[in-house]
Amino acid sequence: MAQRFRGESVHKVDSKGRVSIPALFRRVLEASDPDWTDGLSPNVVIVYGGKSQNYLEAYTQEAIKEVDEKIARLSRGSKPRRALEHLFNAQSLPTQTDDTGRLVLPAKLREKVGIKGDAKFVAMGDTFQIWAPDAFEARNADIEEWLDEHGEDFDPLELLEMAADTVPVPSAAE
Amino acid sequence: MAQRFRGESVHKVDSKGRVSIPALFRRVLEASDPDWTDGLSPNVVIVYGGKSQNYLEAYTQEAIKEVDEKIARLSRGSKPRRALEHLFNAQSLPTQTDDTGRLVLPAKLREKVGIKGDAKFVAMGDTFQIWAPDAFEARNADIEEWLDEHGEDFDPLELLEMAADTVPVPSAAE
DNA sequence: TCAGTTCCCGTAGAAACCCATTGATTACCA
DNA sequence: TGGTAATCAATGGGTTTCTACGGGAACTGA
Repeated sequence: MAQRFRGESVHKVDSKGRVSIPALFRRVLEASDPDWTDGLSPNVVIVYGGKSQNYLEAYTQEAIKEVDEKIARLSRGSKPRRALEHLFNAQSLPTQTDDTGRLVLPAKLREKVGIKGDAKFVAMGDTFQIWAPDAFEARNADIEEWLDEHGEDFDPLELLEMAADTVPVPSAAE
Repeated sequence: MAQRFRGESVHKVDSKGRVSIPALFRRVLEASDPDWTDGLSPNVVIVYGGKSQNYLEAYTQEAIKEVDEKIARLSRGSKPRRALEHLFNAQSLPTQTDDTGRLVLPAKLREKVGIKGDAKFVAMGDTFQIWAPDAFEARNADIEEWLDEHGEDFDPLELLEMAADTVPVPSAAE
């Protein structure tokens, strides 16, 4: 995994559905697109998912390739494979930024996730998410609450240690 | 595999059985047809299959070539080979788009899969499917239901991790 | 002859492209 | 070291191009 997305910010969505991508995110998209060279617009895949998903998830070329390869390893016709193919191949939109670094979100997608005048960009490692600001607040409150349940003096860093205990999957000869 | 199909959309089918192919799909068809050059109409193979198949599956030139080659590796006269030959050679229709990027679906095919006024196009990696919208909804409900069975806050991404654990299939000398 | 094709042409709306403005940040320079 | 220029990010708007779609006329093959 090359560069990672980091940070969050809010941008205006104009009447044509155009939104500026945070400049830092653009750099990552460019670096993660093998076809990209200076002056071009990097490719992005926007996954909008099924009924219950109320945000958009943007994948770099590298990230979506990794997903594709994982899907390809599942046996053809199996339930998990079909579900994932549907989610990532069908319920997604391949696109690229324009020359000023904006994405165009079609009306359909904006309606699906409730984006009106503003869109919230949130980094998620090798992808980033696009939310309607109020929907994000709600989800966020959810997480804070979950953290609170762990008690007063719980340090989130403990979660990191949990991750370290997990048996690492032997990477498939990369 | 060159370019992959991605996305889904619904298009009108007119009285002559003509349907516009999503523009993005056209680009993939063109890129995957070795005979195609600018200005020409790319070739497609529509597999309609047996009784139980209620959708059409469209193959690029590259994709159908791959299928043909796999079939050719099976021993002549064997049951599996005969079945596959029947499915892909007999129950299929080689065709191409017209100059405005439409396919013509003969009345027979439309009746077989129940397509009336609209057709739903769904990307499936190196092929795409054409459904009657209501039939697709039914199939789709099936998948969503299956996902729901995994419990409230199941994240489909966990399925991807299942894929990662799978022993990678040694790719057939590609 | 007559249904099903194929070819040609026409069009509204959407999407892509090009250009312009503002404000913030950084580079430069005497 | 204060001032000015250059740069870039975020945003807005107009214009052209393309897509999706419809209809008529010619064609074709049993």
